[in-house]
Amino acid sequence: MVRVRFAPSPTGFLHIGGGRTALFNWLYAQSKQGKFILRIEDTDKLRSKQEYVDEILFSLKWLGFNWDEVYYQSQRFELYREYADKLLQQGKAYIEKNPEGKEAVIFKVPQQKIKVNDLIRGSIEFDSSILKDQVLIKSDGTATYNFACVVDDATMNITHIIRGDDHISNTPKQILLYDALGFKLPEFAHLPLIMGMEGGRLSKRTGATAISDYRKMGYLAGALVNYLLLLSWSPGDNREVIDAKEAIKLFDIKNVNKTSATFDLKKLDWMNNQYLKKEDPLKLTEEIIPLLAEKKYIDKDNFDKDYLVSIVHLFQGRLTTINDFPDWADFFFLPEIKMDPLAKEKHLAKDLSKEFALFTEKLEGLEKFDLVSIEEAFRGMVKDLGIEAKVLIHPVRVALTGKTIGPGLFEVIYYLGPERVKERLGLWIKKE
RNA sequence: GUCCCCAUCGUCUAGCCUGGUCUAGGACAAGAGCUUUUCAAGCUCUCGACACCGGUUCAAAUCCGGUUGGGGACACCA
Repeated sequence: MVRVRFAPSPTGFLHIGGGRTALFNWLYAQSKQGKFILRIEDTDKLRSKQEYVDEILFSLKWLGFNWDEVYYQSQRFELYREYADKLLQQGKAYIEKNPEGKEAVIFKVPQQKIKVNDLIRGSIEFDSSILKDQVLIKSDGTATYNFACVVDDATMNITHIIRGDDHISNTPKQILLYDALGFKLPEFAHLPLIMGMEGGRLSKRTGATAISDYRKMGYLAGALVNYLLLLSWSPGDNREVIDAKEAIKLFDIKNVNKTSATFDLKKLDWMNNQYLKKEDPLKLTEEIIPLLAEKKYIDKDNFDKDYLVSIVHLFQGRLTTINDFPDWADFFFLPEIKMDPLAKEKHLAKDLSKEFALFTEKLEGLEKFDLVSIEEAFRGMVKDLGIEAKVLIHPVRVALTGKTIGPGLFEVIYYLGPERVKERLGLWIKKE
C-alpha cells in the first residue's frame, strides 16, 4: 500500500511551491490507490501559528487535495524523545550541554558513502564526511526537523517521499538516521523547484506566492492545478488542458522533469480562460456572487439568479479571471453606466440623435423583444438608412455599456431589456 | 568556500532511457493579418531553441568527459 505525505510547516501561508508538492503527492497516491497523509510540522513553537494551519488546510481543500489522515508534530514530542533515548542507549548518539547547562541529544554521524536512488533523478551519491554530527533533540526538548521527519515517516509507514529539490541535501542525513534506528528506507523523489521570472526562487518580489493570493485574484482552482501540473510534467500528445481526474490516469512519477520551471503568469491567465470557458455557468455564478455583493452590484439576499447566470454566461468566455467580471459587466448592474471617455470620444462625438431615435422606435414597435427580432430590426434599419452596420453598432454599444468591448451587441440589448435600452439611448438624443 | 542538482525557442514542454523517422513538434507570450459586431474571444500566418568544447559512432538533441551558466543545501528553521 502506497502511503505518501505532504508536510507543511505552519510558519506561513501555503506557497505555490508547497501546493505543487502537495499536488504531486496527492496525484501519486491517487494513481496508486494509496493514502495521502497530511502532517503539520509545527515543532518550531515560536514561528508556528494556528492561523497558518487554518489557511493551509483551507487552501489544500480549495485545490481539491483531500487527505486521508492528519498529524501534528507538536503532539508527538514524546515519541521523538523515545527514539532519541534508544540511540543514546545504543551509543549512536550523545548528550551535549549548552552554556546554560541544558542538554541536547546529538547524533554521531558514521563515516560512509550514502547512495540514494531517486525516482526522478536516478542515483545520487554523498559522502558523510561532509556532515557534522546532527542535533536530534534541541536543548528546549523539541526534536529537530530531520529527526522528527524520519521518526514520523517511518512510524507512519510512508512508502514514498515526494518533496522539493531543496531537500536533496537532507536526504543523506535522514538515511543515516533510518539506518541507525533500524527503519526500512522509503523511496525518494525530488521535484524540481519553481522559479520566479527573474531567476531564483519564486518570491514576493516576483509576484504573488501564496495559493490563497491566486484564489483572491480570481483564478479557478482547477486552472491553477492544471497549470502547476504542467510545470515539470506533461500528459503527452501535445495536450495541455487536463484536469486532475484525468491526470491521475496518465501520471507516472518517472516522467516528471528534472529541470526547474519558471512560473509564468501569462500562461496561467490563458489556462484560467480555458477553464472559464467550459465552466458550468451556474457554478461560476456562485463564485461570482460574493464579488458582486461586495461591490453592492447586487443584494445577495434578493436578486434574480437565473438572470445573473445568463449574464455570467455572456461573459465567461472572454474573462481572464472571475475578478474581471464586475468591471466588465458593471453596466448590467449600475443604474448609471460608467462611460469610458475614450470610447465616448471615438464613437459618440457625432450627433446620432436621428439614428438612435429611429432605433428606439423600432424596438418599441417589436412584437417580441427577443434576440432574433432585435437583430432583424437593427439590420433592417441600417439597410434602409443605407449605412454599414458597424457604423451604428459601436456607438450603440458605447451608449449602452460605456465600453468599446463586450459581448455581442444584440445579446447586450436583449439582457438589458427595453426600458434600460430606451433610457440609455435617450441620453444621446437631442431634443429639437 | 564545500557538497549536490540541472541545462531544447523569451517561458512551459515533446523528443533523450531503446542514436538514424528531427531541415527538432506543440502551447503561452510577442508580431502580422482575417473575422462586413467590438475584443481582452475565435481563426490564420510569422518570429524563435538542442549552452559550449571535445570524445564514441557510418550517424549524436539523444551516449561519455570537461567547460560555462543556472539553481539548491551547508542552523539547537522547517
